[in-house]
Amino acid sequence: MATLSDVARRAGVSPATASRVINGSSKPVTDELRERVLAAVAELQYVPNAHAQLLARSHRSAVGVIVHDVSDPYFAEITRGLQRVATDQGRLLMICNSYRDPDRELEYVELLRGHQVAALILAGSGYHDEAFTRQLNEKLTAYEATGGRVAVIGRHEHSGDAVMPDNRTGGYLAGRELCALGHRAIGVVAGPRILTTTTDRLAGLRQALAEQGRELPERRIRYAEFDRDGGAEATARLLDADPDLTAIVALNDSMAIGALATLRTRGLAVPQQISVLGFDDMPIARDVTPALTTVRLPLVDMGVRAMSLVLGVGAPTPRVEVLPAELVRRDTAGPVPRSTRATVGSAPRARRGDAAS
Amino acid sequence: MATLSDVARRAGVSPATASRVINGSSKPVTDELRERVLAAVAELQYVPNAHAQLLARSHRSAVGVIVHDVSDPYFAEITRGLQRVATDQGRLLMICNSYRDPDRELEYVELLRGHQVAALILAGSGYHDEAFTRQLNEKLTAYEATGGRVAVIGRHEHSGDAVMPDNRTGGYLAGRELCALGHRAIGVVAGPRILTTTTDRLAGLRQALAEQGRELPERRIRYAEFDRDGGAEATARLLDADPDLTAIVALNDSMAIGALATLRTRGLAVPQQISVLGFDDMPIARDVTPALTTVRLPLVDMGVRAMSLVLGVGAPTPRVEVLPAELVRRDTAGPVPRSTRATVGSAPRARRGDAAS
DNA sequence: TACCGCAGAGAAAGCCCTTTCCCGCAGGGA
DNA sequence: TCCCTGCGGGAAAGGGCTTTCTCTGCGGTA
Repeated sequence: MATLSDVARRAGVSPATASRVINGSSKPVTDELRERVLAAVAELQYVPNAHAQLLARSHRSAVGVIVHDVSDPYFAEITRGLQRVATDQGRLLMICNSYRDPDRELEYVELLRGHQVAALILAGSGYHDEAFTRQLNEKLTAYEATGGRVAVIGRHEHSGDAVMPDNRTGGYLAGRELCALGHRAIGVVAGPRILTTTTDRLAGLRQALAEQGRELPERRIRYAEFDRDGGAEATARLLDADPDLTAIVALNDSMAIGALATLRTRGLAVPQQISVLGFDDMPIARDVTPALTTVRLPLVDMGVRAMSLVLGVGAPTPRVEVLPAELVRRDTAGPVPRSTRATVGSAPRARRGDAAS
Repeated sequence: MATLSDVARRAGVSPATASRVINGSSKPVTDELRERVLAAVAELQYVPNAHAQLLARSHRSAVGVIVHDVSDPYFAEITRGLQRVATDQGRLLMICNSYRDPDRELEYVELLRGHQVAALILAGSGYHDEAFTRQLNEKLTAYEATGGRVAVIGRHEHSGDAVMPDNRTGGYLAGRELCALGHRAIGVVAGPRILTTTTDRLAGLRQALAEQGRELPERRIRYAEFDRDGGAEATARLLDADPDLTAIVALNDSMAIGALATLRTRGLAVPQQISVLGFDDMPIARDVTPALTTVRLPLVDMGVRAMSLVLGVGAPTPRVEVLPAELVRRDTAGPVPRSTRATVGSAPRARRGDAAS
């Protein structure tokens, strides 16, 4: 691999001059030498060793990002926002997938620190796990102590800059919509209960029901992986236990799509027999049939904000930006079916199989 | 930021010893010193500078990957395969999105070379662009000359290791299926014509039609972006020009989903009035309604193979692995509608609007 | 003519680590 | 007693680059 001194030797100049030409330094170099250096670079196909450069330079430029999985549309959208700002500022992004494994998350913080990133963005749900949270905070604090900037997306027990989707209000909107449509037997297909995202969305849902003097019993909730298959499976379990459900809230769109698949398999018409609500409004939501009624989160914008926070000037007080959730009405949520409405308040009548409620 | 010598000083040992302890060197260190070093590391929250390590060590470990867009399901699946093997081997992946921009692709080759990756994987379609291809090959050759390994996924005019999805046969299978179902008025929603993926799939399609003594005129093809919106738009244009189409082949699943959206908007029933075929079999294909009939490519496996090639021992002759395509019959392709079948061979009768054919 | 200042180039000091080489010492064999 | 061996540790040489500092030679001023 050709090095800078190879280039310098070939051009008949010192490494210092070669470096200046290659990096467009402000120090003037005569045109003749410049030409010679450039020629040598081309001939040798020279590419500077990025690690040596990073070592020699003082300022760090790359930004580290930890997401659960970039190929999950939720994070893909956020990442798009992050990228947009980063590219504008000429920053390189290092993106790591934690696959929702706390240990891996911790490791990646170290790794990125080791790679001398200028800033760190945690773009995943927080965990209800004190030991983990403490460890994470220790590492982040240590990192910040050395001048690193940190921002989190979502609720973490971290006391720095943060952008927070309003999950709770989102859950509330979903609940209110379903109540307005007359649903009473509402099942929830939830993500892992250890995630703050799950619990926040649930809390909002509960609040909406509470306003109607009702509650959401645990038996109407099934926790599963936050993906399509998790949603399909949780929906099946929910239906097995409680065939009289008239609505299902999935705590993200991937799960909602899984739910739709299960309902299709079981021959339940959406929304005529049963309504489905998603969450996030990922791009595919409008393309499933029927198109998914869901709660929109400004995902791209969340990424934009987080990156801006971290690359902007540091504020003395940590900044927390809450981004609003919004209900998007499409075709999967409808009024409660007539047959069921008639039985509201009386003993539930099983539509098929045994009622387990 | 704490450095190794900080640790060494605090532990009262030399940097050499500290390094040995931290890296688990084979050289023995007494337990006492080991303890002291470890304690110092913990107290200082020391993390080795990855760039310094890479500079000091001789062997390069990371692998560079250039894809069009990780968040596109096609590449997400391939990446999953790449990751699997890389993780097994303890390799770090650097993934770059070129967004189908040849210049960016070239830049990323340089960038990754600068980052001293041990190998490079190009996981996107090739381009029909001689100037670009030449430049790319120059860069790759230069890289290989310095000991780097290269593998491409898809057809590139690069003479090294490659894994090739059998796009042509895939196109052929799609065409044959449609012919078997009696379709004659077949429209194609194609990706950018500059991509080899597009032309290969088209070629297969043409071959299938040719076997029936028919051909695929250019006016039945619309080229657009290889994504959902491209598919939607191309389908609209196709339908405007030729309302009598009984089948549409989309050259990837994202476009097929866009096509489905347009057809839904126009009130055309799939597959009763018009059939749709996709390509790739990305995960979402089974979740749209009706479920997408498509040509499956072993995407994950393609990633696995490519990474194995590049991390395995170098073979004297470049290895090319062709991975087979396979038709997956679901619900979007059906027999030609009766009304249309009756008019085959005679002057086409417009079903709605003006026939432009 | 003597001196100053400055432009343009090079020498060399890091940046932080790994690893080879070397040294001192203790134990064992002759 | 002397020498050799082997072990645990440190000194120091890179690895490839940037950047400060230093030097040379030239044109311009007093």
